[in-house]
Amino acid sequence: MDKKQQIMDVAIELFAKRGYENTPISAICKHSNVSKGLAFHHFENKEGLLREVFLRMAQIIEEVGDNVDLVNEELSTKERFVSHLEKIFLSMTCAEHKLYYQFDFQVLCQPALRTLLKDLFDERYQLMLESFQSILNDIPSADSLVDSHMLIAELDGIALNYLFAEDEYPLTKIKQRFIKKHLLLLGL
Amino acid sequence: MDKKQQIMDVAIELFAKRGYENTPISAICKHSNVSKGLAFHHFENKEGLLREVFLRMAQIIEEVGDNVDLVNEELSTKERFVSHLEKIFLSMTCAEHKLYYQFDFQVLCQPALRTLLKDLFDERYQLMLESFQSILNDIPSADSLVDSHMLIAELDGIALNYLFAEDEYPLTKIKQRFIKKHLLLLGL
DNA sequence: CAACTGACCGACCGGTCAGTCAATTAGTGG
DNA sequence: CCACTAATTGACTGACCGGTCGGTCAGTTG
Repeated sequence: MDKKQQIMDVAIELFAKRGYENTPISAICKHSNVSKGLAFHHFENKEGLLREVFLRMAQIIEEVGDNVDLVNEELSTKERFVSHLEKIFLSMTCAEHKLYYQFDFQVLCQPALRTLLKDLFDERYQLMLESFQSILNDIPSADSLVDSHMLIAELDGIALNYLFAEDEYPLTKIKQRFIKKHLLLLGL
Repeated sequence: MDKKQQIMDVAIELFAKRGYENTPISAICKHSNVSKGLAFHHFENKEGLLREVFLRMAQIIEEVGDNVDLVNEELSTKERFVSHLEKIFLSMTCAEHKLYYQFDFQVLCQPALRTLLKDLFDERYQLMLESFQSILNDIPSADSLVDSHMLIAELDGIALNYLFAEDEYPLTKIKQRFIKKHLLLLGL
């Protein structure tokens, strides 16, 4: 029964559901059956908890991607591109991660929090950019840098709209049109 | 010197810069040289202020669009489509509105605030959807509903990345590739 | 002028929240 | 069984914040 882990698990959930500012430490403690003193024993302060929680969350999400990456040997550029996109769409639909992504956007859009975690965001964006560029570099008709920025932004937007739509969202159909559209643009 | 207006102007700015939860009424009062009593005289409570501020903001932003709409008579479908997209990209780059858009995303991604303003968001989304559909309906190769959802989402994502990127973002280049891509998809 | 209105003020209150700390308990090696 | 450390508790503090309230005053209206 690792209390620290317990605290973080509850924190992720409550931060995502209620928002960081609206989640008092006391609520996290209550839900994880832990005293407030212990929470501050394990984490320097609320911001420290946020940082650790955010790191853990990013780590959990990335595990999905890692499993798929193994297949990506010996494929054509087109196949690699499509599989990369499919992978991203897949990770969106993973129900248990929905909360995590919602929290991610929440932090992204809140100036105070964003600043706090800027380094982590920048690092992730850079990784994302490079992974797209490494594929698009093989395609002459692509503007590898601009198109990578564009792809990231568009996928962000689709995720955002999907995640926060309470009624069902035509994600699968959008995915198909989205991929088709990009293959056309790239002349594949 | 309309104090109520003054309060709202300051509120928009501070909400956008610091976030709603991190902006005490007292700070708004200080910046607009007004007593706390007056703020609560004009607005029922903090949520009431948020709602009015949000409405006003949406109204300011929409004014940009209205000016452009007049030109849209007698154009081909393709031209109407392109001009609609150009209009949206244009409104993004309007520097004075950057704060407003940032605040918009902030509210969108914060469950508590989002719920509070859900009706306003829904209404705006519906309008956006219809305006895209009305164009795409004229294009046989389009899946007017799905493509409209997709366009909105993608534009959201581009705006999001553009607005929160502190270094300069290749928005113009993205716009060009974006439009080109969609014309290809639609066979225009 | 007297009665009335409503914008406006700022002290104040109830409550909440992050963070502290002295005290208790559990665990561990000798 | 003891001594020492790490984990854990929850009462407590002080700052802050949303919201209230009694009251002032400039400007009507009759």
